[in-house]
Amino acid sequence: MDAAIATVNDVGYHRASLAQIAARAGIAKSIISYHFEGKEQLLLYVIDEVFTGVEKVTRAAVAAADDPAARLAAFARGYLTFVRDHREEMIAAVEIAVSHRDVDGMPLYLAESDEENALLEGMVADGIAAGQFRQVDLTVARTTVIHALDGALTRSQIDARVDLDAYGDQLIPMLLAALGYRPDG
Amino acid sequence: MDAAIATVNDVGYHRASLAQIAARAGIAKSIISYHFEGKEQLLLYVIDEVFTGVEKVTRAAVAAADDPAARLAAFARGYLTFVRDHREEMIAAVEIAVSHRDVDGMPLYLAESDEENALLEGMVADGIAAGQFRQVDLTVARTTVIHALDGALTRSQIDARVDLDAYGDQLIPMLLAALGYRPDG
Amino acid sequence: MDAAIATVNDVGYHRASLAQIAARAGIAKSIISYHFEGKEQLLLYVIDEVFTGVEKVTRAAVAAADDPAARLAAFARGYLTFVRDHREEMIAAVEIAVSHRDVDGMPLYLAESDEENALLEGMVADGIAAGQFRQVDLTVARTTVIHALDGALTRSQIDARVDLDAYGDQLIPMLLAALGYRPDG
Amino acid sequence: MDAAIATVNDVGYHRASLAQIAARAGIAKSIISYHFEGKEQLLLYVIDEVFTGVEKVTRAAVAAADDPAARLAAFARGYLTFVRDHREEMIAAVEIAVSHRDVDGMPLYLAESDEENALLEGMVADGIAAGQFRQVDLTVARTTVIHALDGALTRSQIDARVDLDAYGDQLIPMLLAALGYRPDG
DNA sequence: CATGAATGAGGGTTCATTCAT
DNA sequence: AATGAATGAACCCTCATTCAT
Repeated sequence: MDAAIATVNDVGYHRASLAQIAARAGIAKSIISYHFEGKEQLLLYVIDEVFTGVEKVTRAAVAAADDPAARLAAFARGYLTFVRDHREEMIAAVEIAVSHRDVDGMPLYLAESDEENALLEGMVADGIAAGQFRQVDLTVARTTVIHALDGALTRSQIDARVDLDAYGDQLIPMLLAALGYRPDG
Repeated sequence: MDAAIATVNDVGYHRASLAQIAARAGIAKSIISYHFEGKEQLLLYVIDEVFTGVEKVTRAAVAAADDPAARLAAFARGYLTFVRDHREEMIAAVEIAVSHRDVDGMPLYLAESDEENALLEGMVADGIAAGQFRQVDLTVARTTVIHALDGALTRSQIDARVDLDAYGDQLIPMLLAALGYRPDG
Repeated sequence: MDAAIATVNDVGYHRASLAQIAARAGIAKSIISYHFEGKEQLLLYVIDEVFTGVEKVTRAAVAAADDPAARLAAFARGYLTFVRDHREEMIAAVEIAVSHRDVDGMPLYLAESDEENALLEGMVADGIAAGQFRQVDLTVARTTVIHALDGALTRSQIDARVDLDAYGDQLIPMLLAALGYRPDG
Repeated sequence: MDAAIATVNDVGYHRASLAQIAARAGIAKSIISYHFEGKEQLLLYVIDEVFTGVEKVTRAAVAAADDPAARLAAFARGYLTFVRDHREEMIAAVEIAVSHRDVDGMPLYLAESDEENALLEGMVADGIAAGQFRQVDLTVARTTVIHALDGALTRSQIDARVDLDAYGDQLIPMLLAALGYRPDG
């Protein structure tokens, strides 16, 4: 529901009540409980939709690249492109992921995506094996890349006019350099 | 209030009601409304306390370093040390910063600290001027450093046994390398 | 509607929503509102159907008996036989009768059946006139007989395996004795 | 809460919402959730209170009687006296007991009181052993006595002016006679 | 200074009913 | 005839805050 995304971005996860969402969509709030299992499911559905999208884009980008460094660059570029093209959705999804807690109080964003982790660590490990990267800790590298990319989203959130392509032109070389990559062999 | 920090970390910002906090502190919840302006002020006070602490530590570390690259490394090390020594407080403060919205719906974490930005950008700019760093975009560099450090906090949150000193040993060289720093001239 | 009876018995009058009834019947809930005036009418229809059935059976049994005491025994036996053969329907009907309130808040089960009362009081009065029964209060006698029979339904509800024929073998002599009847003159 | 009893009697269990109860009590509905665990607990508390009262009265009456038949008569008289003196409470308690279902859909009134059953069956069994009563089925006898007494409550509910003492004068000899008791040895 | 009873607004959800298809 | 999407009222409950004690 677009209204859910807009509402979450406007007033935040905690104040995104069914009443607010419904009002923004111009419908009765009971519809939400009717079409979804409840508020929870609606927001989790938003997350799922968005994160599936970003995963698809990044995987496709990675698959089209030749060597580990190029794959990492493609991953980052794909991520930033997705953020550029689906800014609102991404902001909402991250807001939800960061704010949502399951019944045990476990934050959603701490439940990491194993696939994404494996993809990233695999690229780094391959790069190290191929001599493109330094001998870095895989967990630290993976965490840093993800958070650095998240920084781009935050920038875009602070200032909607930020050019994410240009941001990538700056960030991607930094990430590669961080891993010890030398462009000119 | 320590109880507030524990409660926020346990159940999250959203569910951290005055009743829960007061119960954990063993007091009546009306005391909180009595001593603080309200729930809002209590949580903002927690943030302020913690972020003032991290700022003091990082500033002191930076002041003791000689050249820009060393200052940047000292900043990161100071930050990670503070996280190591005040893990619970930091987690709660970030949870609050991420979840809290002011009356206009503006998230607190988007209200950046100008001083911290200036400090970081200054170090990077100095490093570039001194030939220690490449010609990188100051905003991208600053954002990336902060988010990379935040990644360490997230790691520590996922797994409390993570060795943040070792994490820094890995991360700090990455950050310097990202900026084009060459340890051996 | 059989589904309505099953639902009422399963979850009770209060929770027997149209959604539940329709789901159990495998139809859309809007059909119920379409074919009946509403939920209210559906349940009242169930009551009417069942209570008409019990009335028919008891009247027929009474008509076939010769003297007042035999008629009272036949009434009780007919009632218990009906409960035995239509246990689910009776339980649902009583549940509805007990739970339903009209718009004024008047419970349905307090709206006594004048015909049943007249039938029972007539039998008792005839028995007194014929010297079969003691000089008992007609209202007390009638009320007690009905409630004693309802006790059998409750028993059957608590334990579905209860033998209602055997229950009648015990109860009917008690009822006659209560009225002062002496089997052997 | 007296308002809860009044409301249940007025509009029935199902329509006795917190809003109605609070309105009748002249308080905010949130108080109820504050003082009690919830609506459920409030109503169960009413039941408990009332049924504890009736149990105390009947037990005391029974204890003061000499032989089994006198004990049974005392039980019935005690019950009817309690109904006379706490008519509203009893009506509400029975309404709740009959209408309430636990989470499994189990009606509350089917969860019989083992103590009351044992008390009643004990009196009947003693009476049989002492030769005061016929050889009747204990379960049928017990169930019939209870339901016959409940009939008095129903009568009183239909017509508030009913004289329950006179009702008892009629009913108690019936009950004893039903069990085969002969007053004049 | 501390308390707990009380409040009223707002939360998500359920429900019988309506209506265009 | 049958449907499912949509509704709005009512449901119970949670909450931050107030206030007399």
